[in-house]
This record gives sequence, C-alpha cells and structure tokens, in this order.
Amino acid sequence: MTTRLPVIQSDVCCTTSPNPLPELPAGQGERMLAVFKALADATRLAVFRLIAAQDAPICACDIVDRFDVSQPTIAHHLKVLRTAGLVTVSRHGVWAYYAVD
Amino acid sequence: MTTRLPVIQSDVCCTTSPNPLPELPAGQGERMLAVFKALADATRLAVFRLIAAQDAPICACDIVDRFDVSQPTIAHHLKVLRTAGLVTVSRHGVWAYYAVD
DNA sequence: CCGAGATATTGACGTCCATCTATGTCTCCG
DNA sequence: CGGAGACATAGATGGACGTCAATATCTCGG
Repeated sequence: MTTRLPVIQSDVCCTTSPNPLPELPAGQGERMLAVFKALADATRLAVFRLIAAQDAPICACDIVDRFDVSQPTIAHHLKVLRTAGLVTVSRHGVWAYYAVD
Repeated sequence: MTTRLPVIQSDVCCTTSPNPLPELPAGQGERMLAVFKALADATRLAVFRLIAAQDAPICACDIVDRFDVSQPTIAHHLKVLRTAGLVTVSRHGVWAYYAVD
C-alpha cells in the first residue's frame, strides 16, 4: 500500500488536489442509489435472492409463504424492488409472477 | 420472456415448487447486507465514489471540503464505510488518509 | 352477478438513522 | 508544556422507513 507521503509543506495535508467526483450519465446516479436502497433491507434482500434463485418466474404467494412477515409487507417490498428496476412482474389471472430484470 | 404457464391444476398457482433460498458462506450474508446499507445513502455513496476516484489515498479534510455536511457527519459516514470493509484508513500525524479496500 | 381468494393500497405506529452541536482525544509546533 | 488544529465521539432531534391491520381491487368459478 503506497501512500502519497511525504508532505513537503507542513501547513497543508497534501500536495496534490484530489480528483473530482466523476460525473455519471443522466439518471444513473439516482438509479444506482435506488438499487442500493432496495437491497439494504434484510427481508428485501432475501426476497430478491429468492426470486433470483429461480429458473422460472415465482408466484407471489410462494414468496409470502417463505417469510415470517405479512402479505402487505411482501407486496411493499416487491414494489420497491420493481421500482428500482430489479424485478419484473407478469400477471396471469389472479396470480403475479416475479422474475429478475 | 418465457413464462412457466400453463397451469394445469386450477387450484394451485404453479405446478413446481420454487427453489429454496441458496445458503451463503458464514458471515457473507451479513457482509453483503452491510455493504448495501453502507451505500444506500446519497451522501455516503458520493463519499465512497470520491474516494474510489483517487489515484492515491485522500485526506479526510479534502473530503469534508467537498460536501455541504458537517465534519462529524463525514466522520460518521467514513466509519460506516470502514465498518463495512469498503475503505481503509491510514493515519499520518494528525491527518487521516482514506482509500478503497 | 356474487362470493371467494390473490394481490395491492392505505393509514398508523415504532424504530432506525442522518444530521447537528458540543465536546473529547490526539499530534505537532513554538 | 500549552495552544492550535485535525479527527473522532456523545447526545439530541427530526425525518425516513419497515411493519402491521384494515380495506380496496381484481379475477374467476358457480
């Protein structure tokens, strides 16, 4: 690990000014933040990993069965994952099938 | 996008049972969650991206200068990033230099 | 149509957390 | 040594969010 020391002038912490924060394409910063927020909850991360582990879209009721939280909570988490662009939903009759996007 | 339909039996939402949630090596689930939590804040994500954009470790004071939040808030964010294993700190005298881990 | 069931929405509530001010700790210089 | 400055910590506070119960919406079978 090479440091940038030594510091020649004693009244400044470093000789070279740091690089600026790199710009991101329009909307990409918000997208990235939304993805991290979506996966920053234990339940929601597990829901996403369960969906990602499937070979085919998984029914919402099967997701509800596998967690100890209520059905509205699962529905809320699925909406967050959908808004973040992480999963897609396709409805067939009364059932909703989720898959990774 | 191929769905798993049609459903033959009308009283169940799907014919095959979903795959279980895959197991992760010990501690890896907590680590992954900690990383997502650490990057799930706008300020903290920007701090991390600023550190990652450098060619050499960056001084903490240079980070403070680049954001509109107080010095204790930056110190708090840096501690979260450090705890999540995303950055490392090396002190030289009174200055602290941060780099990606 | 009407009832049953699957999913989504609403509103309330408790907890977590980002932020601040104030203060502590540590290092260096005169 | 003592003061100044860089960074960390402590405590308080306001807002964000995960969760639930209740309810709405939608679809299908009888």
